[in-house]
Amino acid sequence: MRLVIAQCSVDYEGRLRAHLPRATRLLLVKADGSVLVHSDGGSYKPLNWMSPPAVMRSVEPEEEDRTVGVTEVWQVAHQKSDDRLIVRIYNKLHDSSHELGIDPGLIKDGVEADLQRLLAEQIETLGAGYSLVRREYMTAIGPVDLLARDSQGATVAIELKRRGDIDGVEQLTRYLELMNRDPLLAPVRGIFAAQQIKPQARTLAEDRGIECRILDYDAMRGVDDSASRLF
Amino acid sequence: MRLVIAQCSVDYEGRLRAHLPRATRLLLVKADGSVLVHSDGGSYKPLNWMSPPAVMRSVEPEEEDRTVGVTEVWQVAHQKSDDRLIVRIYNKLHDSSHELGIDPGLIKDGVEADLQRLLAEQIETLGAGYSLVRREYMTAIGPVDLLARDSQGATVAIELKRRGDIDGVEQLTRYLELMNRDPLLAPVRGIFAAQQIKPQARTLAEDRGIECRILDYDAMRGVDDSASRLF
DNA sequence: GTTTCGATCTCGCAA
DNA sequence: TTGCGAGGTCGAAAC
Repeated sequence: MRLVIAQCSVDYEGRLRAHLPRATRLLLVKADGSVLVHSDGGSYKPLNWMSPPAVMRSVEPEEEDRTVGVTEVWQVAHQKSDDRLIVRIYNKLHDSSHELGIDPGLIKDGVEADLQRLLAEQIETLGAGYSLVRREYMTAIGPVDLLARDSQGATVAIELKRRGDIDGVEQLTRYLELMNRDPLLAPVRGIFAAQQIKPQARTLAEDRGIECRILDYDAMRGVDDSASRLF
Repeated sequence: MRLVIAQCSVDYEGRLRAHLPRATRLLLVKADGSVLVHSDGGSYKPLNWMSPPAVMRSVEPEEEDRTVGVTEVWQVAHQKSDDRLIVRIYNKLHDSSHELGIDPGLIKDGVEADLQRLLAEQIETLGAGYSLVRREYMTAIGPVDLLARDSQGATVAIELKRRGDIDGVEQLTRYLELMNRDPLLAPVRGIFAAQQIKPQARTLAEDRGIECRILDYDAMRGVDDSASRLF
């Protein structure tokens, strides 16, 4: 990994075109040839970048650039597409290289899969007498997150999201349409369950007779005793 | 901006929990208190991070950590939520700080908004006699990108994407369904226009009687004389 | 402020 | 390889 702090201007041409005027920034060159251009603010997204795999060539500036103070030009090219990034360097304030080795990677907890596991174990949160049929119930067009029966024995398809928006309602609608054609399952009701549901999604869901439910992940995790065993 | 290369382990707790085992990484601390943890590969997304605004405190390791070689602990806390990031540092290979100043920011060209503006100005690309009714035509479920009339005076709803996939077709279908219930507009045809259309999206669109059109952004930009004024 | 939607999205998984 | 869905999405524009 190479770290350079320098005054530079940057141009990207590929899926779009983008330009960064001259300013002091961090240039980060990774072992796979990818390049990140960071300013001293904003979030984790660089101002400009080149994805791996890429190759970086440092070349002499052309006459026109040299006369305005450019000392070095980086031509960064993507290996598979014709995306390219041109970095014009005026003056370098820092330049160092470091050996890092490969990374063991990140371990996560609390994503949709965890919500699904918890709700499957605590299916009665949806209503007294509910029982789980199975998780990831397979249909011709994809898996329904949870399939359950209510206290009357009627089939209920549950679509789970961390954040419920209109796409999730469409997805559940397709499943319900398909499942209601199956005489062994019909009639099937739908429940759209999420930690948060957007107003437009709620409107669309309720217009289609789909029940909306807000889930409290912390409360559900509190009930689950395996949470304390994670780390 | 502070750059540290160090052996470290990292724990995040907030909207989820995540853990990084001990390894050598780049730790980047920005002026706004945000912290990025990068390995020497992958794309621009850090392995772990804290978004601004945040505050970073360096503290002495506790007894338990010190005995396993931890020399320093960074406690990074978000200012508005209770997200926190704990970095345990074993040994530092590099540590430097740099003044960067504020960044003038990125100038972009070629995103969906540009496509929309160009197609609105060149609506006859879609067919002789087409005229624009308006951009961002509002409906109860959201705005239609472009509303036009064809040479016969019939209403045409246009959905614009840079890359056309199945979601865009679903979106246009919803608009068409709604607009065709409005006697002042009906009948409304649909056009799905994009720089690139995925085969599955094309099949679905044509199955629903929606016309597919590939847009040549470079050609459209060539017609537009404002393109030369961008940089 | 909040909400909505595009993104050079990135990332992971499964068919 | 490609497609699909999630994301600690990020970011900007509209309301």
